[in-house]
Amino acid sequence: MPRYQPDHIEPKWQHYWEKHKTFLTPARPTGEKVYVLDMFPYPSGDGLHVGHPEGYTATDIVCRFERMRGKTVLHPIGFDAFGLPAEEHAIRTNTPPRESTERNIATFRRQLKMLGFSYDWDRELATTDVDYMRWTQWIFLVLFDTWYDPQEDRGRPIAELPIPPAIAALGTDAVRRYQDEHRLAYQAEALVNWCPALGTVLANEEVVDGRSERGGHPVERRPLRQWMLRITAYADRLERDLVGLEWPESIKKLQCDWIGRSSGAEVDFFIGRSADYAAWCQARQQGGFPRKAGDDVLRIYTTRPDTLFGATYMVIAPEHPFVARLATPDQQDAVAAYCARASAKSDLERTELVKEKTGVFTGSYAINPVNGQPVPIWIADYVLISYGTGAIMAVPAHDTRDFEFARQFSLPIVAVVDPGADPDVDRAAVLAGQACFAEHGTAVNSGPYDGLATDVFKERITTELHAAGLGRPAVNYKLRDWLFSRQRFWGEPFPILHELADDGTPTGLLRAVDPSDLPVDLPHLDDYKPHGRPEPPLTKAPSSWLYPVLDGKRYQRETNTMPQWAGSCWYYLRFIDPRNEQCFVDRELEQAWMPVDLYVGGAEHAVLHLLYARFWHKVLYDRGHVSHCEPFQRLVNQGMILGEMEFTGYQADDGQWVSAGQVARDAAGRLVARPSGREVTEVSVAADQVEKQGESFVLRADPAIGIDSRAFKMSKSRGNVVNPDEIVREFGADALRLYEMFMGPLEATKPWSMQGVKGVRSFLDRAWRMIVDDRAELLTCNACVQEVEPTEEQNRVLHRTILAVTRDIEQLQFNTAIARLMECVNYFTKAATRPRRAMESFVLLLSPFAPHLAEELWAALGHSASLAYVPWPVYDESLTRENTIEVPVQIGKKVRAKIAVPADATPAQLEAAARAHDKVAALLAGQQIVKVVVVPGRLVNFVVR
RNA sequence: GGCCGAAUGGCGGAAUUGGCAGACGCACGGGAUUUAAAAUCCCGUGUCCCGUUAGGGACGUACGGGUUCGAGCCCCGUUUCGGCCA
Repeated sequence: MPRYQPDHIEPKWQHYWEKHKTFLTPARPTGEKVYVLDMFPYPSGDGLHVGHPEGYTATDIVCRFERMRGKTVLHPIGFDAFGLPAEEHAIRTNTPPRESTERNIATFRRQLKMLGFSYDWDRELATTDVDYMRWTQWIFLVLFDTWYDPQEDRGRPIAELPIPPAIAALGTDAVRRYQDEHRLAYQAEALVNWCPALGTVLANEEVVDGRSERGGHPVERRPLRQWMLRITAYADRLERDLVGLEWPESIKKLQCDWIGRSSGAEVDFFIGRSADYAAWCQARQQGGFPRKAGDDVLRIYTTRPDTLFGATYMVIAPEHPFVARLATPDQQDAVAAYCARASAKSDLERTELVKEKTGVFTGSYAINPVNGQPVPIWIADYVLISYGTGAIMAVPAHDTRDFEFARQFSLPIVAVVDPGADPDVDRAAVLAGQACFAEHGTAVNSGPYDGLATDVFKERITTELHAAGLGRPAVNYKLRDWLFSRQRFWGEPFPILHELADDGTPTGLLRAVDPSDLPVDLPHLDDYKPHGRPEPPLTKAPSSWLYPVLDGKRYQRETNTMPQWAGSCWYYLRFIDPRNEQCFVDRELEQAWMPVDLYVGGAEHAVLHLLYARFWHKVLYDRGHVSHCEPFQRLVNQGMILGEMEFTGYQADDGQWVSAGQVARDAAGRLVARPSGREVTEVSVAADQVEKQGESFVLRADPAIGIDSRAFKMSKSRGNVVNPDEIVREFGADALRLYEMFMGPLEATKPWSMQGVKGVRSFLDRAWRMIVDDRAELLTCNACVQEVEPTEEQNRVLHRTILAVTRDIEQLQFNTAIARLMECVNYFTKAATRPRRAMESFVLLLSPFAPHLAEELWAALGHSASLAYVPWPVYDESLTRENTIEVPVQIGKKVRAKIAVPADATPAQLEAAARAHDKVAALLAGQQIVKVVVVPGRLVNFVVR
C-alpha cells in the first residue's frame, strides 16, 4: 500500500473523523470562538457542482487552521431544500416533493462527506425539516406581532401600537383591522404572473419576455391577495449598518443601490373643478398637508421639486386607482384599451429597455400648485404603480423618459434649469427645449426662484410648499416591501387563520396560530397538478386541514406558502442550537457564538438573500431575541469556475473559414459573417491547430483566420460540466480541494483545467514520497527522514514556509500558500537527509488543504491520533535571517549589477559596495551622478545625466 | 444604457502594495534511469538581436499620455472582455 492511494486513505480518515466525532463542536465555546459559515446549498437533482467545493474548501481550510490555533470553531452545514424544482418534479411524477428532496439531500451529504469537510454533522439541518419549519413559522409570527415605531426607529410589539381614539371608538374589530394595517407582515393586493395555459402562477424568473419560460405561453399580470413584509420600514437601518461590516465594497454598494434611498418632496396637484381651486388652496393653507391624499388630488413624489415650473403634463400608471375617474367620456375607450395592453407587459418591458414610449391622454387636467396652470394628465406604462405614488409630474426638459414621451406626443417642453457653460452640454438646445438636461444647474422660467442653484431651490420650495399645505419633504426608496407569499405547495405554510362568518365567507379578521400549536405541517395531497385557478394549490387540501375549528369558531387556513428565501433568512441562528425544542435558539448560546465571523458564498446572493436575512435579524434584534444588530461580520464571495478553455472557429456551410472578428449576431440571433451576411456555425478547434498572433489566436493552417479563445460558464447544453465525483475517483478529494484552491484567487472567475488537477495531484505524490517509503510493503517512513536537527538552511526554508502559509491562510490567499508548500517539497525532496521535525511541521502546514493525506503522513511519522488539534507550527523569525543578501544596483532605469552585502548594511555601506563593484565603476566612469537613491535591503540607484 | 470588476509568457497565475517582472503549476524541449514504455529524477524555457563559446544588449505587464530617481502597481484618457442590474 505504500503508494499514495487516495481512494484508500480518504474513506479511511473520513470514517475515523466520523467515529471519533473529531469535529463535534461543544455547545458553547471554550476560549476564543470562530463561526465560519458556508452559504448552504439547494440540493438539486444534479448533485454537487464543482463550484460548491470552492467556497466550502476555503472555509474548511480556515476552520482546520483555527482549530490548530486553539480556537473553538463552529462550522455547520445544512440544506436550503424548499424550491421550485422539487415541486415541478412532484407535478411530473405525482410523488410528494419531500421524497425527491430527501433523496437529493442524501446525495449532497454523501458528496460533501466524500470531500472531507470538517463540518459538525450533528448540527445538520434542512429548511424542510418539520422541526425547522416550526421556528421559521414562529419567526413569521414575530414579524406579524411587530409594528414599526418611526419615533423610536425600531420594531415593537403590536400590543404597544397607539390606537387613535377615533378607531378605538369603533370597537374591537376596527382596532384589530387597524393593527393589521400596521404589522410588519400584512396583506395586500399585488400583481402576480398568472399563466392560464399552465394553470399556475409563475415566479418572475419563470417569465421571459412576457411568456412562460416553459412552453412559451402568454402570462397575464393579475392582482391577487398576498402577504407582504414591511422591509421598507428598515430601509434606512439596512443602509446605515452596512458601514461597520467587513464586506466587499462592491457588495455594499449593490445593497445601497438596491435600497435606493432618495430624498425629495411629495406634492399634491389639484384635480377637482377649477372653480374650486382657490377654495382648496385656502383649505390647505389652514389645514396643512394631509397624511393621506384625498380624492381631489394627485399626489406625486419627485426628487426634483425645483423643476415644478417645468411640469408640462402628468402621468399616472395604468393601474392607478384614479384611471377610471379621470378618463373623460370621449377618451374612455382608448384608456380602457391601453390599460388592457399594459397589463400584459412586465415591469421590465415597460421601463428603460423600450425606446418607444406609449401612452394615452385621459382628457383631464390637474393644476400645478406653483403657478396655477392646468396640465394634462396622461396614462403611460413607463410609470409604475409600485414606485413612489404611481403618479408623476413630467418635466420633459430635465428628465430623459419624460423628454422622449413629450417628443412622441408633441407635448410642450419648458426648460427651467440652465446648465451653464458645460462643454459637454448644448446649452442653447436645452434652453430651447430641444435637448434634455437632467443634472443640476441654475433656475430659469421659475418665477420668483430664477437664478437659484438647484440645491438651494429644492430646499426652499419644499419648505414653502410645506408651509402652504401643498407638499412636504419626503424620502423614497427603490426598495419595495417584500412580496412574501407564493402560490405554491412546496414551502412553509403561513401560521395564520382567516376567520369565517357563519355563512362560510371570510370576515377579513385574522388569527395567528398559537405558537404552542406550531408547526403547521403541509397536508397530504392526492395529486400535485395545478388546479387551473390562480389561488394556491393548498386550496385543494383536505378540509380537515383547511378548516380548523378553534374555540367553537370556524377558520380557513392561509393557503399561500412562504418563498424559498424564508428558510435561509435565519439558518445561521439555528445552527447554534439546532435541537432546541423550547426556543428557536438559546439566548445565551446565541450571544456566545454570534456574529458569523466569516461567511463565504456566491455573489449571486449579494442583494436579496443578504438583505432579507439582515432584515429578519434586525426584527429579531428589536424584539430582543438576538444580541447583535448585524448577523454577518465578514463576507467573501467566491468567484465562478468556468469550463475548460475552448478555441472556437467559424465556418460557412460550404466549410469555408470566417475570421472571428467578422462574425456577429443578427437581429434574429443567428451567427453571421459580416459584411456578406452569410450564416456561419461555431466549430470547436483543437489547441494544436491554433497559434497566437499578436493579441489573438489564429488558425495555424491559415493565419488570416482569427479564432476565438475563451472559457464558458459550465452548462449541460455546452457539455463542459465537471463532475466532482469523477475528479475524486480519478485524482482524490485532496487533489480536488487543492486544485480548486490553487487555480487562482478565491474571488476570481477562473477556467477549469484537467491538466492543472493532474499537476496538483503529482505534487501530492511528491509530498507522499518525501516522507513515505513507497517501495516498502507497509506504511514506513522514507529512509531520508531522520531523527536529526535541521540545518541552518533547512530551518530557513521551513520557517519561511511557516510564515508565508500562515499569513496567506489568514488573508484567504490559498493559491500562494500552496505554491509555498510546493517550494518546500521541492527543496526537501532534493535533500538526502530530511529531519523528522521539519517533516512534521510540513505535514501540519499541509493538513488544512489536504487533510486526508496529512493524517496518513502524520501516522507514518509515528503518531497514533489525529492531527486536527495539534498546535499549528510556530514561526521563529531568528531562524530565517540571512547574514548576506543580494541587492540590485541600478544605473538610470537599468539593473546593471548585483552586490552581496551584509543584511543589515547601512545606506552608506550599500552605496560604497555598489561603487566598488567593477562593472558599476566602469559604467559610472565619466558619468555625472545627479543623485543616489539607496533603499536599505532593497536597492541602490545611481541617477546619471 | 448604468454600476462593479478584469486585462501580465503558449495557458492558470505570482510580485512583501512604488523598488530585480514572470514565484508556483501546466504545457513544451533536453538529459538520466529503463530491454522498452509508463512513472520518477535532473536541467532549460517571455520576445528579439549580437556572439562559435563564455557572455552581452534591446524590448516587454491591453492602448495613449502623465507623476516619479524608479510604475504591472498611482493619476488622466481610450479599447476589449466578463459579471450584475435595468
